[in-house]
Amino acid sequence: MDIQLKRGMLDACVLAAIKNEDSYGYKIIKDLKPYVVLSESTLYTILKRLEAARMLTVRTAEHDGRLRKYYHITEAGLRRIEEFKEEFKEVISIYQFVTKEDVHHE
Amino acid sequence: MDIQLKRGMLDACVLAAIKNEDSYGYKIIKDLKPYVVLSESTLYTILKRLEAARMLTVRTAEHDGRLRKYYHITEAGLRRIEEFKEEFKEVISIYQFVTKEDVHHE
DNA sequence: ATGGAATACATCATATCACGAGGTATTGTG
DNA sequence: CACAATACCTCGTGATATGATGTATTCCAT
Repeated sequence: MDIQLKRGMLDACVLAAIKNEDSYGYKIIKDLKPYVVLSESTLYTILKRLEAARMLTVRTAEHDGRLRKYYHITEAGLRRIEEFKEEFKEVISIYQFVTKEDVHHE
Repeated sequence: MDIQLKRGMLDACVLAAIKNEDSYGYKIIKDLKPYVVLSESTLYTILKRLEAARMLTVRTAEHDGRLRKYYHITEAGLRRIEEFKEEFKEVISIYQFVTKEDVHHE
């Protein structure tokens, strides 16, 4: 998938991935894979960004002797998802413009 | 509208704007305004890019003593639009993932 | 007739961001 | 014992949308 087209959807994807249940980096990537492939470097960049924007909080926990950083969505994060849904209406309208069939002029 | 969300749609928008009829910069911006607002600097960047990718050709013509650069879509440009339509299916599937309601676990 | 809006083009510097390359460390498996 | 998988991280790069800025002409209201 075109990188540019992904942009603007990735933040919402990551937030959606932790919406129902706290999750951690490696799991988020696997959960998103069927819908959108993103590399680790991309994910960690996004997680940092979302944390800075206070759309999620982080908690470190041990699991089988390995550290995991669990991400939890905040109110702002949930609002971001709603915002995305609103904006997507515009995306649809743009799509309709692009796919609109020729009006034949004579 | 979020800048990031626009990305990846703009090229297709501009191509769609000249698909039915050759057009020029100023007119493209006005035609797209109801769907997506883009500045002149953005448009000219895109037009340059699309020209370099041979998705459109340029012809300069005089109109009321003023020069206009008319852009004409090529086969590659039309193909790009079709490609966009295909990719949009993935966009929809991502949207559905994001808006998917909670599956309540117990 | 004069000034400002509209038309029409263009360049440049900047900020955002996805990603590959590379790194560390542990656990599970053939 | 080596290699995949798990799990985290940083840095440099390239793509790109945009504001600021510039040039020049035409149209229109005062």
